[in-house]
Amino acid sequence: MARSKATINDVAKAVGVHPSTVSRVMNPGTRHMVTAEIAKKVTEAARGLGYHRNALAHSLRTRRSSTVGVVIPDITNPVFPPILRGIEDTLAAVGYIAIIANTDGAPDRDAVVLEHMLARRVDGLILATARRKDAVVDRCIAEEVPVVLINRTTGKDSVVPSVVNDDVRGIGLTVSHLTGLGHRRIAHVAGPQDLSTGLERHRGFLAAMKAAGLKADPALIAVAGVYSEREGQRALLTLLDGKKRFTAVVAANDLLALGCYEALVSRELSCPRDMSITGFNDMPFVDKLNPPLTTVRIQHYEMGVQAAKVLLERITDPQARRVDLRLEPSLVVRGSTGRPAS
Amino acid sequence: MARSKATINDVAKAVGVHPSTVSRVMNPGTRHMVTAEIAKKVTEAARGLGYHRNALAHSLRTRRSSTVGVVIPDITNPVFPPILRGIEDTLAAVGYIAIIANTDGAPDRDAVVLEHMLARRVDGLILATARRKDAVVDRCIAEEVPVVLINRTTGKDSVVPSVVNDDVRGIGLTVSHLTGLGHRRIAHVAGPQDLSTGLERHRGFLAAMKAAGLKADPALIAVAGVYSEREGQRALLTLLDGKKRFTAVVAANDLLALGCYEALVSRELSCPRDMSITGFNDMPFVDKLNPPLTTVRIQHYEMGVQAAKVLLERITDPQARRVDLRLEPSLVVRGSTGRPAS
DNA sequence: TTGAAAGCGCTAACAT
DNA sequence: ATGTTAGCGCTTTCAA
Repeated sequence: MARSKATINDVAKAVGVHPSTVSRVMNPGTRHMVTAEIAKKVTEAARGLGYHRNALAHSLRTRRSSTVGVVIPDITNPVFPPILRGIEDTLAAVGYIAIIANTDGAPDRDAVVLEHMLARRVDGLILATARRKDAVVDRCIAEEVPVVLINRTTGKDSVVPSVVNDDVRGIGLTVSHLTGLGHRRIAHVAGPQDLSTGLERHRGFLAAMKAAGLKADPALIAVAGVYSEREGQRALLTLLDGKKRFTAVVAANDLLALGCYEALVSRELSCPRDMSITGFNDMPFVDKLNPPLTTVRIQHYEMGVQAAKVLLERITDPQARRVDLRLEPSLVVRGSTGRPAS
Repeated sequence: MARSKATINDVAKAVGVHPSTVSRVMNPGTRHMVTAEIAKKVTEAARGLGYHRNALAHSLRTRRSSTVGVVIPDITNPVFPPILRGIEDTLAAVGYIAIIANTDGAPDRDAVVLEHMLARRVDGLILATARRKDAVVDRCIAEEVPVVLINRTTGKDSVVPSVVNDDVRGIGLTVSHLTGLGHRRIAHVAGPQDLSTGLERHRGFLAAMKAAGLKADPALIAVAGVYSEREGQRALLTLLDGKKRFTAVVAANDLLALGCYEALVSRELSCPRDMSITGFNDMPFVDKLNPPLTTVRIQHYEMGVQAAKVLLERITDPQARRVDLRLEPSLVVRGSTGRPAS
């Protein structure tokens, strides 16, 4: 029964028409050029033979692969699945698919992956791996491949469209929340400063403190080298070992906040009694932590949706005006924040 | 500067040789057919022109797309990212890529997705969506597309290779652990019985109870319709409302176990003092729960690796003997299990 | 060892 | 409205 691979020619022969007629029928945009009667016969023959268009040949001929490349650091990082889902749902709706590559943040993997995607003639790329100075982005510009940056951006003067969370605002929400509870001495466990998220959240922290009429003491800021529980723990321990006292800590993401929990445990401090903690991202299950984590919720899925839309637009019209979407975050107040001990 | 799309012809012209010679150089398998000297000249010209092979044309000609389709229910379910990572790492090592589709377990989405993947001429498929009777699987067999089932299987008499966790053994570990702690009356919150995981874990529970010399009381088994926190909660509440008392509950997965936590809270019961609970999967962060969840760890990443390997083997040699890999689970004992209250 | 020619399956002028 | 023709970029016989 393995008639497996019926082609347009087989269908044409079966109906007794020319292959191009079949092509016209199979193609929504040209179907109107053909008699309804013949179209029906073709469609039926196609079904009968189990015909399915060879997307490879189609793409080769039309120079559109209906494929976009998505480059992320690591799919096991829980922020990415919802983003990817948003991307894939949006692409699938218009017959596009995504091919995904994990780079683990290694710039050399980056380059390899990019070449591979270019070889596959992706129509565009969504990059979640952008560093503030990024060779891959430059390469894409040179190759004139439509690109959208997601989650992170490169330098602010970029010509590349981006869809990111409003990190400055997000951190602002945590700081207002804490000052509202009465906190005055607030520490910050910052993320990597070579990533836009780490930098923006740091900036946002400084700005928010200033806006609240507080001074952000440099001695109360510790920078994590990577976003990890370990680094969060290390950072908070460093702060706790310092001379300055504080009653709350704003972590640059949930993983760092988790590390802060650990640090408190090892010092026999209780959260939120002795110390309030906030995270960023609202990862799955942080509502189940002990205590449940107060954190900033990001529109991950929506971020993916918007990025895909912007990219599709750019693919359709390369001249399209660049957009920089900044999605609105929201604060989710849970048990890890409370009034400071007087 | 947009020389964007150099072809094999451009390179040939630049060097003054025939396109087929360039092809031979670019292809590892045929490089030996050409003089080292010319090969070098070609390679240099190729680099100079920024040439990269058009994978589409290559695939069309060779009838190998070096692409495999991966069909999963939902990438935001935390068991899948590590599986996908295992698949992608393994495929990437041999120049293959994965295209992923989410079906949300909807059989009609299934069919659409499959056609789309066949149209893209995937060399093979990895299916994580198999129901016990599965039309997609049948279709693949008919189309003679290599397939591997992962995580779940269809009926046991399948002709399709599979890579799954040993669920019977996994549940056995939890039951032994509980009986070892002194539990005698153990309940089971079972998963959906139309999925192999739900069924196997249920069977495993019955077998393990029997092996321990205990009888599995039907009144102490509640079946969840889907794997969700809600259903877990509902199921345990049903059991708690029954007449039979019990001191421990074996949930068919972590999500269900989470629901059990909720159920206990609403009845003001304490875990593990009043009730021990076990999960299945060892999802991220269940070690941070209150109490940390005792659960069965599955080799997710390895599952992906093995599935990809089996599939690649089948692609290379369609006659390859069918294998059914059954990966070894392990028990992770944490705080949600303890001795029963006397 | 290299070149010539044909064709993978499809679509897009152009002709009828 | 349909057929003819050519070719997307590559590989692979076959010949030289």
